[in-house]
Amino acid sequence: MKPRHPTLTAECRPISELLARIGDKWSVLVVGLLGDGPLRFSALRRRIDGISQKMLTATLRSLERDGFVTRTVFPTTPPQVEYELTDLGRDLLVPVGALAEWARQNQARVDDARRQFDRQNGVANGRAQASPLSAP
Amino acid sequence: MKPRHPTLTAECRPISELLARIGDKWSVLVVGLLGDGPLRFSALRRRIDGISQKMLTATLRSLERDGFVTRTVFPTTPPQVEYELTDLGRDLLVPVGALAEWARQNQARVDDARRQFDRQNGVANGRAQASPLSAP
DNA sequence: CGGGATCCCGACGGATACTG
DNA sequence: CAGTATCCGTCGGGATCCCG
Repeated sequence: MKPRHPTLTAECRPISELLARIGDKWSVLVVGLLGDGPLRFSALRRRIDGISQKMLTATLRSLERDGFVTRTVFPTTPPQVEYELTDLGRDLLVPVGALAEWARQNQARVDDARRQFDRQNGVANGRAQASPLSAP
Repeated sequence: MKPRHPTLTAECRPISELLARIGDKWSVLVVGLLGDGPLRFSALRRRIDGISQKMLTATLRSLERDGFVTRTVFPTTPPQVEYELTDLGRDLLVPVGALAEWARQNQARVDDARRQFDRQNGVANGRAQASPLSAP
């Protein structure tokens, strides 16, 4: 079994690191929203239903740290803070958008496979029994 | 359960669900390795440095459940189990490969941005201070 | 050899409450 | 408005033992 693509393992480490950065619960959502243009903190908060202000802050800090987002403070009263994608962030949006498109077009296939798997094994819930993986 | 509102989610929810499935620590690595051809359990274990047998099992179960991987048992002694990508899995490899390629070409830009951010703020570690996000 | 069962810990992430 | 600080539950995931 010789790898026909010798660079595959070399390709997988960067992707793992990238997933460690933006593979969390909210980063991609935020980047996707900012893809339409700059938004203020509350605007993001309102658009992302279910996110806590703590996680939104942390997510934005992380994205800013990795150079995907800029943070601009307007010293008005009350203060305004605007977040905007950098060039790097907009670049990232391309492959992420492709993945999103794939997900949109193939989610039915994945769901079908999952239902079939769950039917063949006696699973009460929608979750693999002895598996700590996968999300609801 | 989390009540999702249809605000933004039309475009971004599929990608979030996909990330919830393959965005974990090992799934993409396994899929990437299987892209070269079927592999046995121990072969995967040996190739993925640092993975525990529990997580490899769980990852493979999850991938099998979602229809990305097939599991074939050969009733030999000792038993052999081979894992192979399905058509869906190979399809997934395309956008994931694109993302991996992006990560490979842009990791320097991300690292530079991160170092600059950490220098501007007084950060002792390589980690954002008040942020629970980002990886070691 | 492949993988199930358990124990355990630290990180992720939600819910307030407080500040400038 | 835009955070920061604190408490706390959940769960990903590593280590270990055991079984067909």
